Amino acid sequence: MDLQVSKGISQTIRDQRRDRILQVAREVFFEEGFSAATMSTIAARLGGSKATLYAYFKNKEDLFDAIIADQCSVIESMLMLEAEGADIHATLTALGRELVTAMCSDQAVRTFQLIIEESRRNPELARRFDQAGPKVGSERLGGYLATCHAKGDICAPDPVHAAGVFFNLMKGELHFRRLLGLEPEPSAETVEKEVATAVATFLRAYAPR
Amino acid sequence: MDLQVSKGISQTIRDQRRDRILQVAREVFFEEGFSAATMSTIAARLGGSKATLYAYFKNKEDLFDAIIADQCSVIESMLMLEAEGADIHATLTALGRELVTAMCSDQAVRTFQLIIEESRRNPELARRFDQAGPKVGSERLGGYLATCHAKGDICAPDPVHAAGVFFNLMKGELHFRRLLGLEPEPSAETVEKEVATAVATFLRAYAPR
Amino acid sequence: MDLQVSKGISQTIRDQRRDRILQVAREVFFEEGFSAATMSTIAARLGGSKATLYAYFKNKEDLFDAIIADQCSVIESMLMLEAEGADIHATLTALGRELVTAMCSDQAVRTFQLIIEESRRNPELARRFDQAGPKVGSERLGGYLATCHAKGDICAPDPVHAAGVFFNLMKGELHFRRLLGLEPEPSAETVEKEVATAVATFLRAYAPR
Amino acid sequence: MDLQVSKGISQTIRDQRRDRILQVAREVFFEEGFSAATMSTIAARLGGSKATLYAYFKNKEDLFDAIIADQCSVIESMLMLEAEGADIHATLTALGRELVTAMCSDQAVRTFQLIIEESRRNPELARRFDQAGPKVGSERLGGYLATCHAKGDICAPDPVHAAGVFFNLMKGELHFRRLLGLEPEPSAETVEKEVATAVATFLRAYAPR
DNA sequence: AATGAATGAGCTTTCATTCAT
DNA sequence: CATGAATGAAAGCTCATTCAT
Repeated sequence: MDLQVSKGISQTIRDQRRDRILQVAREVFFEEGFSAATMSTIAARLGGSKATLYAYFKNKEDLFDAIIADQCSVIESMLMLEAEGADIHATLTALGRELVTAMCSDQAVRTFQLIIEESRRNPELARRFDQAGPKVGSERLGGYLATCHAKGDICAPDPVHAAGVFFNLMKGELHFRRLLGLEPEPSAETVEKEVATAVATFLRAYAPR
Repeated sequence: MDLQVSKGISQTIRDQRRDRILQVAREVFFEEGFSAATMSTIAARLGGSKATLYAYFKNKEDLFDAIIADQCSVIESMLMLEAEGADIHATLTALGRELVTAMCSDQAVRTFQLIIEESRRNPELARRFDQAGPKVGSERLGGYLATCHAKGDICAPDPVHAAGVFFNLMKGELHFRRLLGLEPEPSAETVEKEVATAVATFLRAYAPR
Repeated sequence: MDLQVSKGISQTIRDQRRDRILQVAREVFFEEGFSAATMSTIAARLGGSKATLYAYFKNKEDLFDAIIADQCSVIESMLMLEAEGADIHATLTALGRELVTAMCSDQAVRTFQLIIEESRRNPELARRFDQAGPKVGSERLGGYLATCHAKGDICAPDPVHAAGVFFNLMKGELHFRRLLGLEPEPSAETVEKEVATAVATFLRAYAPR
Repeated sequence: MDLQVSKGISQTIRDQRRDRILQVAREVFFEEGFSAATMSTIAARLGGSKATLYAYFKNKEDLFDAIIADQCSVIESMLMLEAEGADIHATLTALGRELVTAMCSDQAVRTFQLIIEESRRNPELARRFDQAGPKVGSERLGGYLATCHAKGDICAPDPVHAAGVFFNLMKGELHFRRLLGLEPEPSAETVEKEVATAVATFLRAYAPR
């Protein structure tokens, strides 16, 4: 137990160095994409030598994978929303706001783009992201929608599916356009407006009969 | 008149060769992505020399752009749907079917992926696609929804926005998952089911009050 | 005789074309240098095809050689000066003016530069130029200086050598600097000044004792 | 102090390698000229890989420039002549001998040829050489000639100009012919003869009146 | 453990040159 | 004859990766 604690808090020097590599490499991969990024660039930015990189990661692919895994956790944590409050409209709006902000953030969008770029070479990447992010999110929101359904606030006999629709409505075309690089990171106001319309649409679609 | 037709049909040798290059290059780019694909591979698959490639396209980037431009036309033509029929439900279902089939086809999905991979280096690609495809589609569908609104079949005071929501509902999470490489091309039945649910949701959301 | 005249005046179509090639190729070689110039550039500027070039000249080297041979004739004709007039000072000044103007002209300098660039690969080029230009010039001027020596205007027991010194004094450092690309084509005034000093120096060096 | 010396003498491995590259590259450039020389040839002759070359020099141009800069220093040091001795005739003869030997050496001539070949693409090369070599030489000799003028040994009111004439007389046509590749490196006797005549001519031209 | 140095393989691009028409 | 098309060969340059220290 002692060991576990010290392991969790203080890192070995090796771990610290590894983290620093991941951090710098993420910057470079985000800026340049997988193919265009080079190990030289990363090493240079790190102030170390390429050989050191290879002491921590078997090859470029592995380094990239580790970064994407990291990013998946980050995005996952962004989506760890608690559905609270008595008012369903307010609750869904709050959720939607978080969701859109997270999914359309530069960080998340860039991660998706990189996964897409590499999905051919390594389909595992996307699968890992899927397991961590959307699936959990859908189930969690599904739970909330189930209680709403039970209370009669909405009519959603298949609450998990409804959760999927909610996600999709929130993202709207904006998310796709973000992926294509057609839009900049949306402002808070833009998010608010999009979410408002999307929540309204959702509630009309799942209004109790 | 005969001449015009024959001009349209029979091409000069140069045009034939150019088309063959585009075809082969598209295959290679689709298989490997822009960065990983090499001019050597394309030339080898073509049975010609690299120098010939460069006689037809200034450089790799240009060749790629030409292919994407081509693909945009193809996708655009897929979306050239005529909204017909008296029954709004049937019409929207037909439209949705075409839409989902087109957007989730391997061809379209791979094109999106490639645009996304290259969007950093060449934002023009995505912009061109946007102008050609979604914009036209939204406006066209918007027109149809406007008449439905006028007839009182639905309540959509902003029909173009409603068209965007329709597009989005049809694509659903499936399209995103396709982009990530998480799903294979959907079967006709899958499409049918997705569309049915989505149309139902849409009509509920935009039901006349 | 008739034949010679018609040969001199009207050329066969082939000869005309050949001349046009030489002319265009000279421009390109002058602008780019031998290595950097390409047969494509020449063909394009000519408005013809590369294959045509090869119908007239066996290869790039041959084409280049033909041009240099041409240029040697041009420079040679520039140096075909007649030494006339009673006053040795005026005569030498006139000769010097012509000489400097010719040798420092862009055309001549560029020719020298090209010969120098190619002298390794083809020492014949320089030899041909030497035979045609300087040798003849020196001998001719030597003749004039011999008469001056005989008249007692100067003391030059070896008039051909004195002619070499004259040439050299005229060119001065300017010519070398021109070859290195350090100076632009000299203005008429600059030439005049240089020649004046050089003639004075020459006459002092070869003054009758 | 010991350390400084050893620092000056023993080089780091990197410096040694760099010097070896410069040495081999110089050979290749001297043999083939800038354009015709290839990085592959240099690497092969070095026994290393092309990538190593590029680890030391950004590109072919840079490598070439470094070599020319080196050569300029060498030539400059050849021209660092001290004008000494009471007898002007002997002093100028000694200077002339050094000057002609240096300027007509294979090394110097080849350097000039290379600078000429590249002067179009990189006029900086020639300018750098000019600053380092001739300018310094002229001023230095000019100083000596000024004292001679003061002493009445010669009449040279503009001693720097006279220095230019001296340089020019020494080089004579020989140097130009060397540049064109028409003459081999002159033997000591040839140099002696040329210098003797040139010094005589110079002293006659600048004899005190 | 960290690094400076090295490299094999391969990439994009170009060019002199040749045929079939 | 003139040309459009094609190409083998090679050039400059880069990169992921490894090793000796």
